[in-house]
Amino acid sequence: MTSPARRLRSDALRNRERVLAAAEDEFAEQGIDASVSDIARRAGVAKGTVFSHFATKEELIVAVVANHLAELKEVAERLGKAPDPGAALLEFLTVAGDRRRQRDLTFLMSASADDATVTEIRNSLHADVSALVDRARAGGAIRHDVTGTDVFLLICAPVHVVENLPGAPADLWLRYLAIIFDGLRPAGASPLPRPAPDWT
Amino acid sequence: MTSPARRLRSDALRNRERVLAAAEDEFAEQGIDASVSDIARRAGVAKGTVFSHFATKEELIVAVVANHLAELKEVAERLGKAPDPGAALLEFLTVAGDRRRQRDLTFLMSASADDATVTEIRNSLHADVSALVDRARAGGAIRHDVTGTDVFLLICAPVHVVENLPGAPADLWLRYLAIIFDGLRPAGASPLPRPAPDWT
DNA sequence: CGTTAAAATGACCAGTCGGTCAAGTTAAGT
DNA sequence: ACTTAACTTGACCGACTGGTCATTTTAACG
Repeated sequence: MTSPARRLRSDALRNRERVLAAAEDEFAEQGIDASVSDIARRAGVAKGTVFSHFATKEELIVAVVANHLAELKEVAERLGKAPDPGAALLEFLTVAGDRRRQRDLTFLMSASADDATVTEIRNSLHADVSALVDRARAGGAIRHDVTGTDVFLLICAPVHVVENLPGAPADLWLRYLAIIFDGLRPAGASPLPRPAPDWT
Repeated sequence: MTSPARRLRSDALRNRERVLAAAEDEFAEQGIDASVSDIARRAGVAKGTVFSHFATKEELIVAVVANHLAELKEVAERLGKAPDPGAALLEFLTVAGDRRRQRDLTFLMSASADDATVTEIRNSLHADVSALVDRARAGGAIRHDVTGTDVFLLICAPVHVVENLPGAPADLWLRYLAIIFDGLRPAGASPLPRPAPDWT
């Protein structure tokens, strides 16, 4: 959870976390247009309380996104020490995809893309993912012309593919992760038509 | 363009098409929350005129989406007669991706997913894509365990991947189309963990 | 021309939004 | 128990939304 900047009174701290949790749920269900009033009701507080913790809706979004990215970063760090680098990368993509499936917050990410806090955590996660990719490449698990940035960009793709197919089983996205991961493997790789993008 | 239901007066027909074009641009730029007032201003008409052609905003969205899908269907039909089936499938994905890159209307698709007109055109496009995929599979260009529905779902993935990377060159998405298409090829294919979804 | 039905207009409506703030409530230190 | 600063509350504000409709404009036809 994001750290409250100063020492908070006990009720304030409790409400702050309730609001954050409610916001995460509400944004995931209603999209970026979820209203602050609804978030407040869900958290069991008045609207004014929400604005006393987060000055603007934008600030609330930033806090939710920062939480989300920080959780992913923990996973990436843990897997950086796993024995099989290829399996570690695939597991990271599996965990990240599953989080994304449970709560789609990508629209929040683009909404808060310019925020300094979010940028910092995102860069840090990017570095961890790049480390996973470098190890996997060195281990021969993925093709040599694929970079950490490539994989970072591809994280959400498998879930996105399945997002607008209402009747689908919850884990159908694993099928598309497998297809895309096959595209990352060395076997049968064809030359890529464009160079990998730099990060920042 | 979508056909006007009855015979329209000349100014009405002209304004109808202006509104449709303005709506497509405005939605692509502002997202689904683009206001009808803005669309009207962009089309050079009053707000009431928009609502005289499309009773609700929803109806306007449906018309834009239907246009978009119909254009894609023309491309798929044309490529159904191309000599090299593997190249034809790749070209369809290239054209579809490029359209998607120019105007992102996917959020409109999900907004109008339940509409009968949209459903009909979408099913029809799905059939054409499936035909392309079947020919490509028969020609050995793609793996045997990938279906038309798989490819239909994957259409927007390459562009989506790149969407939140602001500084990127416009055609970077071709890199991810190549990676994903490599995942569709027979060489180095690993077994897929989930069965392909049916298309209701 | 003149006539008329079709179409365009924009002020207007009710509802919702993000955000404010004076007044009331409460946790914490003594 | 008393005090006080921290915190919560919800009525309120201006801006904006999708949608309506009485009025005015205009294309089409004789």
